[in-house]
Amino acid sequence: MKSKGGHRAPAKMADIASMAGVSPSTVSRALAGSPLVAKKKRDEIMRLAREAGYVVNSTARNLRLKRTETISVVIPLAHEASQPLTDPFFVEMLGYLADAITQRGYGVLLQKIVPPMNDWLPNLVASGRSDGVIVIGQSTEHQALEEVSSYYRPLVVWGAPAAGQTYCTVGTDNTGGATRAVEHLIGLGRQRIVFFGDPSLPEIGLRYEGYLAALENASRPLEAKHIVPAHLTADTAYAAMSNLLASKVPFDAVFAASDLIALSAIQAITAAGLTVPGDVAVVGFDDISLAVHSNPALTTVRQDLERGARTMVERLFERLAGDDSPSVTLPAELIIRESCGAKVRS
Amino acid sequence: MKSKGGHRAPAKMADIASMAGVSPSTVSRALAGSPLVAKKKRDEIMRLAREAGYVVNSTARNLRLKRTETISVVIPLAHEASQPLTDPFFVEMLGYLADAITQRGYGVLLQKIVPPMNDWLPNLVASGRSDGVIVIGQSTEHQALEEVSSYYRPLVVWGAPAAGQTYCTVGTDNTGGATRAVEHLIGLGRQRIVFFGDPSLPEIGLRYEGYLAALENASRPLEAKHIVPAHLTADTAYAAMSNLLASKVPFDAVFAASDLIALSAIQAITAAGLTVPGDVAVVGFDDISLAVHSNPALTTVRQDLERGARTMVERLFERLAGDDSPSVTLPAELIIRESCGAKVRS
DNA sequence: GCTGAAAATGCAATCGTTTGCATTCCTAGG
DNA sequence: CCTAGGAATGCAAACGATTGCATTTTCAGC
Repeated sequence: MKSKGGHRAPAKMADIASMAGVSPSTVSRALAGSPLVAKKKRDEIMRLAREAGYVVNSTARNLRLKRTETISVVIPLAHEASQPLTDPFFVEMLGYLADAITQRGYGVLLQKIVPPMNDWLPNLVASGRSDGVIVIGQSTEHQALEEVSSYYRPLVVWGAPAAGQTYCTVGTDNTGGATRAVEHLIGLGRQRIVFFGDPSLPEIGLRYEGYLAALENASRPLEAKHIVPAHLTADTAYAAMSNLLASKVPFDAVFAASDLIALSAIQAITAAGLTVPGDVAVVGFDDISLAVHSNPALTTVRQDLERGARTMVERLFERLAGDDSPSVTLPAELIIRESCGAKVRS
Repeated sequence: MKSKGGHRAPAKMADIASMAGVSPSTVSRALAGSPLVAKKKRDEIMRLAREAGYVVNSTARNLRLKRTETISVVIPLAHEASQPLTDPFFVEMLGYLADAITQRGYGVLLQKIVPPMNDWLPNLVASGRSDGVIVIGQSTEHQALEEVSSYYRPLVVWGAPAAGQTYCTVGTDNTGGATRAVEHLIGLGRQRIVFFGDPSLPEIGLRYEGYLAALENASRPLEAKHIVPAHLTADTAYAAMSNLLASKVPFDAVFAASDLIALSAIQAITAAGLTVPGDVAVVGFDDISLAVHSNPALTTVRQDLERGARTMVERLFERLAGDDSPSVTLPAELIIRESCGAKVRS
């Protein structure tokens, strides 16, 4: 059915101006609450505008003012095989970011970046669609971030600070959190602890370092460490864990680089006829909301996403105001639940 | 630390024009691939633009073309007491919507609406920040939707179609899904089935009708039905279920209006010393990704959010193109897991 | 009633594109 | 060599707001 052509054109400022018998300049000033226009006339104009349902056209306003009152939130999905935005970590972070940004009266422009990721960041910046950019996770894009940050300040990235990096990151104490998690497993008497994740990603790399540190502190033989380069999707993690199990490499604990792959690991382990935490203890990272509901409930390293999101937005607005705020690392907290079990009897 | 004033101003079209020794008009046409400008010059201009990292300023472009290539996705949170966007249903839907919209080359402008919700929709529409609006859930906003839809066509709402409604909805067969869920409980021998939710919201109202229909089909005495007006947050649902348990009203099954409150109900029931599904069977609605991981895994009525999101976006673009597409109802599917148990021995 | 300064208003330029129309540049045909 | 015609290009006017500056209005003080 074709539309009957409803689409009434929205009023423009000039319309209100002629209704009020003044110039557009005066309407503009009145709506901005400028004391330049007499209070009486100002109120009159505001009333007229409200009654006419007039709202300033923000495209025109943005063009004139050279700002958009919009922040781009970017989710780079280099490693996700599938398109959909399903990773609960992203999605929870997005929610908190939306809150923090909305609170400041800004809009949130959501950007999902999938391979091939060519020039997405410079293009996004140059397009002028937003006043600032928040990137959730470095993914494989460290180089791109580095280049753009050399000339574009209002850019804040969730992730890990790397040596000599110029862009601003906000992130959790990955190394410390990982160390505590692995030390906990060691304290429980676990002997052979697998690191499950791909350390080539910046954040995961730090978690891996924390893992190594814990093993060394405990004078554990280094041969007891294992890396499984598994990208962060549920499917690939399941497959990788199944392979590991099939390979008969002995292990009695898994430190997974994210909750998502920890849960997949648990499924794979259970499917192989082993029990968690009986045969294999599992610890994750993130504390996504699903973690507490899983079966068994997941022991994990908690990242405070709400605080992280708030911090990123604070940093971004500081940078919009001209400050060159530095990177931040937030504390991580070990949350002990069921999936790592109690102390193993020796 | 104050910025050292990096902020290089992005190139504008006139810059490229003078570099190429032509007028801005020609650059504009060249970048648009217009055959009006000779292929050779066109390629030259494109090369120049690429090398200079030039990207068309979309604010200016949007103003001139009177469109934004952006879709607003609105999440009305009338019932959420807390600010954060935590409800997994919204968040999953948002992910799928973002995919479908991005695929068409449009941007996603995220809007969270919290009380007091005055004139948010007409204002959003009049602000011209987006070419169309998708609202996730009617919440309490039926009236506002109805009013705006009389003059603004590109509006699609997730939810339930109401009698005489003029705006376009996409939603699940709430009544049918609910009927099947309750019939399943009845078939399992459950005697007193509580409806857990607030039927005054449009979608929940339809689920309640389905619940009634199932009871009547089974010639169940109507006294066996119970409504608990619980809004859709985890906390209030927990409290409401605890109250119900404390009141000693006898029941052996709960049909919850959403998975979120179903999970809260399970927690409350368990906390009261009863078992699920032993003492009380629980069925939810939505099939959020958490449902399969909960303990016990939740039996629920599945809404196909991916398909729903795709359909909403299709409808919206039809409307942008001038078609006046009607509302759609998608099928619901009963997913049987553990929380409703096996047949009760009589 | 006049003067002058303060208060209120309007003019017009500007933000960076796109595009209808006018103009210029070719080139082929005579 | 001239001209008609098409191809290529540029001019200038939008799009809808904001704001520096000039101008008008107002009104106190004499």
